Amino acid sequence: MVFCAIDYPIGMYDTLFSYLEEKSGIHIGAEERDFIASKFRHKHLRRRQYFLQEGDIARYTGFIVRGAARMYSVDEKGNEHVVRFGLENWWIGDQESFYHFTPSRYHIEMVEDTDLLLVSNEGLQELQEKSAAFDHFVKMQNQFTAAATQKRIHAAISMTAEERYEDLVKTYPQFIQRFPQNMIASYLGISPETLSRIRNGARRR
Amino acid sequence: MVFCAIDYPIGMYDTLFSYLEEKSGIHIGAEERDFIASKFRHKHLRRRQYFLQEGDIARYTGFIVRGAARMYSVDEKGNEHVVRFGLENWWIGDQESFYHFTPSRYHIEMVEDTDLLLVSNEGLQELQEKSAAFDHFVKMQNQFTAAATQKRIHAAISMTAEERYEDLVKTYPQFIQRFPQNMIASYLGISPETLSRIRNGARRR
DNA sequence: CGAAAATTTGACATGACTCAACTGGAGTGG
DNA sequence: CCACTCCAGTTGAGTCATGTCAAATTTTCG
Repeated sequence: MVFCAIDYPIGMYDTLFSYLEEKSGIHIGAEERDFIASKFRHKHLRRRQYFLQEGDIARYTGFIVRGAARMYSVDEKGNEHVVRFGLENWWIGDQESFYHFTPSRYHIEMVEDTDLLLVSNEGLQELQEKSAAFDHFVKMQNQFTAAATQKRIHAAISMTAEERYEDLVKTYPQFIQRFPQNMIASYLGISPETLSRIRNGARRR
Repeated sequence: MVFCAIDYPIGMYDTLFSYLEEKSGIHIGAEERDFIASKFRHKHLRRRQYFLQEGDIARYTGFIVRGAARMYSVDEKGNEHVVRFGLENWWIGDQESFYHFTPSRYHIEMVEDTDLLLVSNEGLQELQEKSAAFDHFVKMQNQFTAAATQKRIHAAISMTAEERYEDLVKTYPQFIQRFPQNMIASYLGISPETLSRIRNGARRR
């Protein structure tokens, strides 16, 4: 018999808490845990299901407990361009739409069956105001993201397709394992054919 | 007679304050102003002078009161790649080095004579802890930056050189006016020759 | 198993780069 | 004030990387 008012598997939130503690470097007590958990809600999405579609307003930002997702845009010619990937312990969502309540330019689709913890804009604000650990965590997160995107810009403007691929293999080997090759190509900004040739050329050497 | 312990032209800080008020949407009182000002120090740099060089640790982040700067990296072949530009009311600095105390991979050079307001890592932390306006402002700033860099990544991987140039002209016309063409080319990730051809081709149409 | 999607391969087209030569200003020193 | 240099920008020619289109092959998944 269990005194648990919340109808979700405990493991889901444990993933979030250990992640928060690790990233913020601050221990989170039982009470704070309850508070944090109360601001999130659980959502399960299957492969191919969408968390967000172009034109939607991103009401929630999601923490990925298990699974994989991609965020992409579609240009006038109908080509898809992967802007970000998301895996376990990553956040996924269109920040711009989420913070400014504007229609999103992006789609977010699950690439595997995925468990998400969702938090609304108001929820996130409350969390930052009332939980020092959470506030600190969000700041760290933003710094990390800023550094990573800066690096990606640098890669995009200064490296050849092959160099970019090698760099991705080194930096995010998980991506290569979890996402199909055409999505990797799109993420790198090259055609699937070119990526195929790069991989085969590289193998031979 | 004036009770002013600080030996700087008032105008410098006024630029910062009106910027902070506008961005944070919060009014800043006299006392808070003094506190904020006390955490910054003024620095003037001439055209061609450096704010940061590769290998340095970025002890300060700078707010540009007047002037223009570029942040760039140098690859193994000795080619320069402009990662960011900075103009009035922009912040300039290597965030990664600034927050993690790691040697920077970038150079920051003034493109015009420039007035900067510098703040250290500790100074910034104090400001965020003690000034609600400042804290809110930094958060807004990070969101804005994240959205902008995301957009730039998208541009780099999905658009042709010409489209990227047209996009830049629309989004940041100031850049075209204030930075020489070879730096613009570097920012766009194309050769100066290609940019020259794009411009002349476009003019003809 | 069978349909649909992903990947590979080939042939060809093209955008962008490199190298080199030329042009035109901006700055400098005689 | 002119001659000279230096650097940014332009232009041309040739090359290379990458894209496009089409077909063949393999993998995935219902």
